[in-house]
Amino acid sequence: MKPNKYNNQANKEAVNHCQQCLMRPISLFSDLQESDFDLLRQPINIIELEAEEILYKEKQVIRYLYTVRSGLLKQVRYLDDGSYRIVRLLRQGDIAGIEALNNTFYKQHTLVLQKASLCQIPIKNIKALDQKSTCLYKPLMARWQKIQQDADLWITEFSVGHSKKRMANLLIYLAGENDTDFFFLPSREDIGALLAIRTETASRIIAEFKRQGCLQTKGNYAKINFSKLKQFY
Amino acid sequence: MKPNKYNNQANKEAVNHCQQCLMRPISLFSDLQESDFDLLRQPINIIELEAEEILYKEKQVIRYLYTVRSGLLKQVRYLDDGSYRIVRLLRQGDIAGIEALNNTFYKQHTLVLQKASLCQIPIKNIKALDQKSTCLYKPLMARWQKIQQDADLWITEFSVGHSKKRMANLLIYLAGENDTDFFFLPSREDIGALLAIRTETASRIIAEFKRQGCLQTKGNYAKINFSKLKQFY
DNA sequence: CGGATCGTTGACAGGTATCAATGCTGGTGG
DNA sequence: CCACCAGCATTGATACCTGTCAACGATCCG
Repeated sequence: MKPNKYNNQANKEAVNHCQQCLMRPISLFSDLQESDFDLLRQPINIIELEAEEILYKEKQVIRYLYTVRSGLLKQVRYLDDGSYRIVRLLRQGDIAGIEALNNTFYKQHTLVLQKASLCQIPIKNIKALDQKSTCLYKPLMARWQKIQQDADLWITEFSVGHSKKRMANLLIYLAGENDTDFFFLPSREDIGALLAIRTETASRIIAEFKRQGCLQTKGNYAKINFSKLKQFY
Repeated sequence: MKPNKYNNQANKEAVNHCQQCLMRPISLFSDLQESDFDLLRQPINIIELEAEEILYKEKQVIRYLYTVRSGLLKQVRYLDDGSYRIVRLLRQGDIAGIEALNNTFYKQHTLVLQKASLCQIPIKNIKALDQKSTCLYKPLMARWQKIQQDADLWITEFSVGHSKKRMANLLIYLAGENDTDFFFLPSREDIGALLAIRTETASRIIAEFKRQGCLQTKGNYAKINFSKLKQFY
């Protein structure tokens, strides 16, 4: 998958920009020293992907690791019957392809849900850094742990109990900190894949939440009424 | 939680034994150099826990990290309604308390399912090693990745679809590589907590599998008939 | 021999999947 | 500009599955 089509004007300048980047505090490079930046030989591009685009596929050779600057991505696993389950969502600060350091191939399919901007970091850079410096150690460990915690959340909040409760949990998760704003609401099919329910069931619950005034939608975006949602929570 | 009651005859000798330990290739210490072993100042005990015993609780201060030598442990999260869900199983080679390097407190409750033997590694040792050497880096990264992969498995195999299919997946998982041997079969309640179903449902399915000849039980142990189980798989 | 705990089974209610039809919306091409 | 189409969302009817409540059996232990 060559990213020719993407916003590919990366250059030496782009690399240096990492030092001043607004994302840096929440990026993998938070602990880099000035000298470490010299190890970033390959250009680090910023790529923009539209909804539905594939970032990478499972078993594809790992060339890049990505930091999510904005947008929303899903990591999916396909089931025997051809359907799929979303096993993880990636948001600002999350990393796609973190398995790069241990593996040659990506472990999940990763696709864009909501128009996303990502830092595309060549795996060569990461490996060079990793061999010469310990600056990636802490940030990586923190990411891994977040992955574990998110997984626990998934298993307990999105996979157990009545589907209305799961949906309420998901909406609150999607709303994030600012639960008064509109947030991206995935398609019914994706919601089904998130919560392990059918699209029809997802649709029914969304519809009921709207009737009850817990939820307001505008295209692919939604806003929750937190206090009214509590009855299902 | 002081481990006085446990097999606590650890001593300098026990530490040195790590170098020759049969578990070492699959332990965190696989990459240690001879000199690194000098950093293991605190004694490393081997502890034996019976079923139902608590290894540690969530939010407890982290003092030790554990490598599973044998047996089976569960990591659980309690839900609002007082019930619990098992989010992870730990088997030989797995680590309990891997969050030790990033955190002061344990993140999950961890309990013994099947009588277990564990290496109890003082967190001081780990931190000393971690500061002076990079020998823990690779093994830790590999563990984290296994955790992620197991989580994906959990989400896709144990949380989606009909409960018979989930049960079949679980039995195959529990059987491990040697699917012709008897393996530990958790209580119906724990199976319920593994698969997000009620104990009664778990019981019914187990009973049906037995009637169909897919499954044979002997106390807390079971053996599967792989080919007959496939119809549900 | 109780008593406690766990597993099994039954009856029934409620929830979700399934199948099918219809509405809605955004994009395309005439 | 509008008609049409494709894809997604919604809704209904029904069957199936699982949860719930309850009773009973099995096993272990004091």
